[in-house]
Amino acid sequence: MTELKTTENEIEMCEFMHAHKDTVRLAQSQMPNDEALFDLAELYKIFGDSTRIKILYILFESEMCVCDIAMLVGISQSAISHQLRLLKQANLIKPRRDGKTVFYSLADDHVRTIINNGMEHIFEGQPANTHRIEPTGDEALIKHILENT
Amino acid sequence: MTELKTTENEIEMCEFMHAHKDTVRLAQSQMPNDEALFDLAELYKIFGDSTRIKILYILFESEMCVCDIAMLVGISQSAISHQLRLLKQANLIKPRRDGKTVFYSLADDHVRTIINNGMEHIFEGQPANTHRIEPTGDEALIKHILENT
DNA sequence: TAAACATATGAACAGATGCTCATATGTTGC
DNA sequence: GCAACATATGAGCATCTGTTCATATGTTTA
Repeated sequence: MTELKTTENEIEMCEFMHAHKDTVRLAQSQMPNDEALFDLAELYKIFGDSTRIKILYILFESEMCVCDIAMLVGISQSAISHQLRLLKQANLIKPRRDGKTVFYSLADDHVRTIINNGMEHIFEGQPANTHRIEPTGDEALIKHILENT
Repeated sequence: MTELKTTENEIEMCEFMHAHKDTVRLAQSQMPNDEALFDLAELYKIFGDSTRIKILYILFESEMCVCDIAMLVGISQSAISHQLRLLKQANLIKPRRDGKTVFYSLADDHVRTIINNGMEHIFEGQPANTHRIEPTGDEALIKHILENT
């Protein structure tokens, strides 16, 4: 930061402010406090992993038990359980125990809203539903699963 | 994953499916393809850092040059520049050069929508605007900045 | 062209993250 | 109680991430 000058108050800054005073003041006044900013980042960290995104998409349709989620996502029960814990801690999903089985479901509709907004950004300008799967090798897996249920 | 049985097809699964066939089929049919899921996770990774969240909030109000953003966020010009690159690559912000200075602004309104939805989730059930800053030590910094502009 | 300023970028490093493996906890039925 | 099943959790490890530092690139003005 050698280009910035240090004042007697140890505050580094540009040679001159490029923005207008009012803009800086406005930007500051509209800025949430640090705790809110931190919490928001923590929330989005949860969405920033494709395993967790898959889990949430699975729960879009219905509640589902841990074992079935693990199978649908295609990773180990342990890994899914770790991820479910993070999702639960973030208040994105909630558990319901029925005997030995624990069913997870979405905690509220914000999850849907948040994910749908993200998809809109990604598919901006493209025709709708481009992101749905076409028949792939997975179909065979699902067929197998259903036939062995 | 010792509790799961391996079939002749090497597909591991629960002893029995807990969900109904139709539910599994529906969950699968509504699942976006892997590329879309990956891209969505990548998008949210960008929002999953408080430095980048701060940058985006600053740009909510107006375009701003790199140097001013660095000052407002309170970290080095180099760190901000690295982060701006990530935000630009994710199509969340766009640059405009004016002489030596580069001004960044939000690329589209999805950024606002996405961040606002996240905040709603965090402040769910709480009175609105709880997340705005109250007067703090930062005020002195801003005052200093404005007086030296 | 040289000097000064504004921004960008590569290397390096500490800390965070997501998986696996082993094992613990909780529940049911015998 | 005990065996079997379903889920949760702690440790360990490889990989990823965000920052700093040094330096490169781009632009303006003398």
